[in-house]
This record gives sequence, C-alpha cells and structure tokens, in this order.
Amino acid sequence: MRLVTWNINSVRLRIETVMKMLDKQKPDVICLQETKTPDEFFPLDAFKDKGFKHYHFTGMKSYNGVAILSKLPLDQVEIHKRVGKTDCRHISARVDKKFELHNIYIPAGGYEPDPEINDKFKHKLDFVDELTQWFPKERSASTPMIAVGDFNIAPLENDVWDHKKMLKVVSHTPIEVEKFKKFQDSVEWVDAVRHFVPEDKKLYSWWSYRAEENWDAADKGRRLDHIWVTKKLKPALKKQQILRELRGWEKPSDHAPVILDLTD
DNA sequence: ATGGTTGGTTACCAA
Repeated sequence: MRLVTWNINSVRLRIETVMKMLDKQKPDVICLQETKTPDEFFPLDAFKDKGFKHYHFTGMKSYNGVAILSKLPLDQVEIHKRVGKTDCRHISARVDKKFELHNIYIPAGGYEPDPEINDKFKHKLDFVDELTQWFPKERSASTPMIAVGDFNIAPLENDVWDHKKMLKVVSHTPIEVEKFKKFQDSVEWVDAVRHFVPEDKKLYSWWSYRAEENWDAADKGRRLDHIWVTKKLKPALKKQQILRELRGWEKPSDHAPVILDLTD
C-alpha cells in the first residue's frame, strides 16, 4: 500500500501537477492540504479518472482545505472541527477497513512566536494541545492509525537547515517542539519517515518561495510534512520518500510530497 | 538588519 501526503497550495491551480505525480508514483491513497477551494469546485473528476473512486474532503473559499482520495474503500468518514473554529484542517476515514487515516493541517502560526501578542500562534499551540488530548492512548490499542499532513512544525535539529538560527522562527521554536512531542507521545506515534532516515541526517519537505532561483543549492529547508503510524503498524513500514525534485517542477507547491509504503 | 515569493482574490491576507 502506497500513501502520499502533499500540501498542494491550491488543488485547482495545480491539478495537472498532481495528475503527473499520480502517474509516476501510483499511490493507493493521497492526502492533500491547502486545497483552497469550496467543495463544489473540487476537481474530483480528474481523480476519479485515475481510479480514485473513494474520497472525503472539506474545503472553504481561499484558505485551508483537506482531502483524502483513495483507490481503496473508505468508511467511518469524519470532519473534525478544532479549537472552536470552522476552518477545514482535520478529516479522517477508515481505509479498506484496515486502519484509521487522519489528514491534518496544523495552522502555520504567523510570524511572532508569542501567543500573547499573536493570535495565529496561539491558535497553532491550542490546535496541537487539542490534538494531544483528542488522541487518547486507548484508541491506538483497538485500531491501527496513521496521521499525515502539514504539521507546520519541524521538531528535530536536522529537520531545519540551521537549528540555532531557527530557534526563534515559528515552526522550530522550543514551545512548538515541546507541544509537538507531547502530541507524538499521546498514542506513541512512530515517525514513519525518520524510521528510515537517521536523526543526524538533514531532511526537509518544504522550501520557501522566497528563495526561488537557488532553493536547491541554498537548501534552506524545513521538514514540516509528516507521516506517523501507531506501534501496531511499525512492522509494516517498508519505505519512505520525499519527492524533493517536484519542488523544482514548473509552478511548484512550496511543499514536496511525502510517500510511505506499507506491506499489505 | 532586511527583504525576498506565491495564491486567492481583487486591496490585502495568509503562508
């Protein structure tokens, strides 16, 4: 089983790019974030034509939006409203009656890493706290679970290009990393990507648009996009890929797709 | 120390 997560930064603008990726990688399930479209404008037919007959998405005008497209059957579909807001950042479904899949888009958090003066940063911290509370340990005992998405936090020193410089930059501040790790401990999530890549190796999934011409050489990336699995699924982990080269395609998203292969 | 780009929407906001 092949699973992809990708912050697409407008699914309507980049639908041809998504189709090209699907042709090359042939995943069974794809999770998108920042679809940036109300549901009635979601380009569903393009996915159906590629065999993704099962789907679950929720979107809104201009911002946010998450989608699960699947070749395998989905049931138990849910939309999760978080921290009292109606933005579209967390959906879930059971895939092929085998595991519960959560597609999550954690708020970016604005510029100033101080919840007292920056409501967006407060929103981000509250969002992670709520997720930590919402996934209790008992859940992972009964059902295998996978959580994917743009978590907008790079937790490890080698998940950013310069750990010291990034300590005051939203996405890598100590308070975010602390809350991120508490979330990760909530059901003993396994970081499925780092499972294959040692922690002393630099690894990124996002490169800012603000370094467009030399993003590859400068390589000032961050690992913001994640795939986690519960312990029961750890023996099934087979392979990971971050499709860095797609960041260099025409009109790219600033995020690269992250792929996980699991044995059936 | 600062500015740099993109997308949705159409004067800025969010990332």
